[in-house]
This record gives sequence, C-alpha cells and structure tokens, in this order.
Amino acid sequence: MPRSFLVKKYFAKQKPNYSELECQNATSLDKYPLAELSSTATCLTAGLVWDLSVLPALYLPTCQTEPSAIPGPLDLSSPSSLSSSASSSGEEDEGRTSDPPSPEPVHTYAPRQRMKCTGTMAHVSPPEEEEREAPVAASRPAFLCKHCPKEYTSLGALKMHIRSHTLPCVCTTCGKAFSRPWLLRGHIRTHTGERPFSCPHCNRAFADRSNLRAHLQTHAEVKKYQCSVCSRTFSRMSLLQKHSSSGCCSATA
DNA sequence: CTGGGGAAGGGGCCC
DNA sequence: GGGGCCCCTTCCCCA
Repeated sequence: MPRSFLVKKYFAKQKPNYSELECQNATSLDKYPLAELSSTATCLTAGLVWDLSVLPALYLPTCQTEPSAIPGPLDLSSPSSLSSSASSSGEEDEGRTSDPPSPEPVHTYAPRQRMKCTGTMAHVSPPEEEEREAPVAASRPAFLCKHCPKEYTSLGALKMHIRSHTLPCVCTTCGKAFSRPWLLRGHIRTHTGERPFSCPHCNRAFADRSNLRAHLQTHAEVKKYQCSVCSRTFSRMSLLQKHSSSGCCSATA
C-alpha cells in the first residue's frame, strides 16, 4: 500500500537554516557528485540536540490527528548541497546534491504519536479537474481536494497534490505509476540498477540521494537522533523510536 | 532485536 | 503557473 501520509509540515514554511546548523567548515561538501560528502564528519555540532518532545505541541497539523509531524532532522549538513550540488549526475534526475554526512545536530527523541492523514491515493485516476473551492472562512481561500480531505491555500499546491491521486507518470517497464516525473526516474533506477550517489567513505553507491544521506549517518560519529534519556545516538529516527519504545526512555521521556 | 538499505510519497522553494 | 529539484519521512525487508 502506498505510503500516504502526506501531511503538511507545519514548520515547513521555512526551510531549516542549514547554515546555522552546520559547522563552519561545512563547505566542503558542496560538490557532491558522488563522492565528496564525506569526511566532514567532523564538525561536531554536538551541542545541538533537538528535544522533540516539546515539538508536538507546537506543530499541530490540520489533519485531524496529532502532532506527529514533527520536523525531522534539521540538520542536514547539507547546506552545501544546495549550493553547488548540482553536480549530481546530470544524467538523471537525482541530480540533486546530497550533503555530507557530517556533523549534524543531533535530535533527541521523545515518543510521539504518528499522524496519519486520511488522504490516500489508492484509487487510480480520477479526473482531476475539479478542485472544490471552499469558501473558507474569512481568512484565506482554501482549495479542497475532491479525492481526499486535504486542503490547500493555493491552486498550484492543490494541483500538485491531485497528481498523487492521478499518478500521471507511468513506468513503461512495469507499469507502476507515480505522481511526479522524478519519482518515476528514481523508480526506473530500480530497473536499470543505476546508482549515481556514492559514499565517499565506503564507496557504496545508492540510487537515491536521501538514502545516501541516511547511509552517511552510519559513518558519523555523532548521529542525528539522540535519545534524551541515555544520550545514545541513532542514524534514523525510526531507530531512535524503537529504542525509546523498547525501554530506555520509558521511564522518562 | 537492532541497524541499515531500498523504495517511494509529499510539501516547499526556485527557476 | 508549471516543472524540476531538494529535503524529509516513512515503510518494508534483510543481514
């Protein structure tokens, strides 16, 4: 089943200021075509610890449920990525840059509930025309998706969202459909085996930049997600969540 | 059981 | 306004 938890991030408006988070030397990573991310692991921003426990209250999604949409890791060392990164493989999509693994701020985890929005993309492609415009109360206009309960403040955002229902990008190899062309490109890599993103530390290659980023965490001495109770750090939030739910943090957190 | 990799979905921003 | 790209997150599966 499709993972469809599309929930707006409420903090999203502003992109995390990576520059602040990262260390000064971060520059290094910019170029990333496959290999440079590296080493920087050094900048230890150790001091930065995110205590997610407080966040929930701050970000309340419109979606019915709860706060889970906590901003994840902000750190990302990637400031750089933004910069020159373009390097990425021009070839395919993902030419995005990725950032160096480095020293990113560590996030602490406090158990939080997950939010699941109702929206789904299960169905196949309904006509996308109609966006219901909802006369939302005074403040701002709202564009409602007719396929799910989501609502947007701009037509463009709604149209983008509707693609997740219509899935216009179809893989000619397996027929799988995607909402965006670059998702399809990434998918195609699973057929071609192309892995344009390689780890500078171990030469392992990845088809997806985000996966490389996650992998880089495994090389980092101080990982992004830290347990607020035992201070242990994890490369992924899911691991930290498992850790906390399995005991360590039960007491406090 | 834990850690990590693979794949995929979304929103936001920039051009 | 639309497309492309970026970054984040999550889920599943495997070692």
